[in-house]
Amino acid sequence: MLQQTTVATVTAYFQKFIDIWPTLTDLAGAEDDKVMTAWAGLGYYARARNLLKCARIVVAKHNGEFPSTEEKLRALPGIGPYTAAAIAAIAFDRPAAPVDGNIERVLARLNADATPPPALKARIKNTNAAMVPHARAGDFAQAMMDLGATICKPKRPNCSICPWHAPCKARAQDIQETLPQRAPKTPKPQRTGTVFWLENAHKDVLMARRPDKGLLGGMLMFPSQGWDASNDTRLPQLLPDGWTPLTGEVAHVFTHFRLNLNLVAQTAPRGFRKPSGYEWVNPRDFPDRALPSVMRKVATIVLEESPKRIA
DNA sequence: AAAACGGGGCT
DNA sequence: AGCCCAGTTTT
Repeated sequence: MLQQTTVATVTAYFQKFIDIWPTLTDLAGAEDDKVMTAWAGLGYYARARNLLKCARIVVAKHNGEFPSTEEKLRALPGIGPYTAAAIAAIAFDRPAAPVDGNIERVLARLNADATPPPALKARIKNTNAAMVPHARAGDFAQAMMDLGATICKPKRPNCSICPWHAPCKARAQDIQETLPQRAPKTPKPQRTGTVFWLENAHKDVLMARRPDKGLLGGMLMFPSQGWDASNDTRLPQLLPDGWTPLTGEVAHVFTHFRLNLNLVAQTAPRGFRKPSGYEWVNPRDFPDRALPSVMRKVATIVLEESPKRIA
């Protein structure tokens, strides 16, 4: 959960997961959709699918116990170099050297290492490995992560209270804020699309399940067109007429593009039958379904604009 | 090596 | 309006 996501954002999700699935076996036995629903809003949905796959593999092939070596951990879905080293060090007290964003920043500054990414990661890994103590490697890793999170911050690091004030080469040259070097940011293209809000007589709304792979994989969406070429739905072709535009729009920012969505709505005409691959979902159930944030934004706008639609 | 992959908290 | 987050997988 914490991969590329702040503790502040994760905490509530972590608690919810632990409440619903207290043990690894519980999680391994969960339905896919229940896990996606619990993950909804956290983003990077491949993590949720990988977490579930991982739990099932550990239960089925490792007797329900996580392996303790980096190599075997690394082989599990969703566990990359960082997580494998972090589990080995923190859970099994192995002398592993995880490198997250915090540790990369702390050590790049400590050594005034101006290597640009992605080569920096490998250099820091070596630097870190040479520093890892034989005992309590997990505490060492967590101490460095906390140092990075609370003192050696990306902006305005609080060098005056830093325990590594004296040996820090970046501070000595007053270049700490320039390190680590960052990849040049690429501009985000703007995409535009249309969302089709179709209600039936029960005020249920037509939704579709996205394929497991790719953007918002495994999540529910309203039929839409124009912004996600590989996953355009068939609804607008099936029902080309009768759509009423709404005044509200939805703006959303993804990792690699910005999205503006226009909204249109209608009540399903007499004789309309739900095509295969779609399902009717009542808005009162939205909180308990796997809607990603962008689709929750859509629902909020439509329901606010048309109060009568609320069941 | 580079791109894909979300969303929110904080400045 | 950016920056960045306890990165991994796919291309």
